[in-house]
Amino acid sequence: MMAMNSKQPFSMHPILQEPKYSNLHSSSEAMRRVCLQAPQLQGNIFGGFDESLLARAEALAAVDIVSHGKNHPFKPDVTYHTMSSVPCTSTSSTVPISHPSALTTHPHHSVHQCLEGDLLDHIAPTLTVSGMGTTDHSVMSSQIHSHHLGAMGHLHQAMGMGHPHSMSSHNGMSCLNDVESDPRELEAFAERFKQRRIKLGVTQADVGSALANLKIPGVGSLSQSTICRFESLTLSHNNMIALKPVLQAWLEEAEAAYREKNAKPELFNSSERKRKRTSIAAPEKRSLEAYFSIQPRPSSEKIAAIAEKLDLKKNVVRVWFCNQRQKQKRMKYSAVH
DNA sequence: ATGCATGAGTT
DNA sequence: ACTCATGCATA
Repeated sequence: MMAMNSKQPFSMHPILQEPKYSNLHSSSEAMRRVCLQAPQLQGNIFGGFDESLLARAEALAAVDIVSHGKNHPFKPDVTYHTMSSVPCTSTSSTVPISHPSALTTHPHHSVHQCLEGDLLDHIAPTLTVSGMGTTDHSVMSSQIHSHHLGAMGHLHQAMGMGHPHSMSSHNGMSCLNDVESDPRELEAFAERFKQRRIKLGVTQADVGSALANLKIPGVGSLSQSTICRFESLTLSHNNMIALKPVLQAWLEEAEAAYREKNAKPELFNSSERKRKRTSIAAPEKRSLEAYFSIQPRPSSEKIAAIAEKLDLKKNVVRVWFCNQRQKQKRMKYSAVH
């Protein structure tokens, strides 16, 4: 009776609060902020307000909108949102696998973003999102084994358990800090995995569910989404590395079971589903993308401004930016060998 | 396959 | 308020 609607972060109305704190984060965070803010400050001083930013973004977005005009029949978000926090526990009750560990703290790649800031005046040239992604992963990989081991702890146990016959051609020990895994190898594994999975006649969802049957400590089930993302390499490098041993373990077990015509991974029915997905209309999305190209990390105030301008809820905008940043960071091994 | 969202852990 | 790993809902 108490925790039914445990959280409702967003309100149904536009909100008007102004979190006016300019927190300086530490080290590189701070630096990044400074870099990012420089351009817009000028905007404030000379231009007059954030309006300049908004205007530029709009101009950018406008390039596309010609055919549509500015008409948005309805606002795509305001009404939805069912917020039912039904855990739908089938087997996925407990902890998933990884934990966050990972991670690293501060991306040192602020350079790019600063550059983007500078591009404010001639915007367009950098609409390519792939550039950052590639540079990113090198940073990430170094961070992976360089620090934080505490949280990674139980992840290691999972990783250690499941890989009987990996191709450890390292004659000696290969179980210490070998989180190095080349992008190349991961890519290859993902491909093999998918291939063999299909051969077994198992769906991505099946795999996700079956994972819980492996009884690997700390490893529960995963969703179809995650399996899909693993196969298509659209997860973070760390995430890929964490999941690989688990999926490898499943694959081996599944193939073994298959050979002896035994049981297959169990499947089960899914439970109720409720949540409604917000859909951001194309014009609004274009604007958001334009803003993002100028400022990937808008302040709370700016987010509010954008939200109001596009007639979207502030939280929707905030989440959109978060997701966008996450996308940019996704690994995309292209050719690092 | 992907868009929008939640939650745990950080900063 | 952010980052990350994940997931539900949906195209």
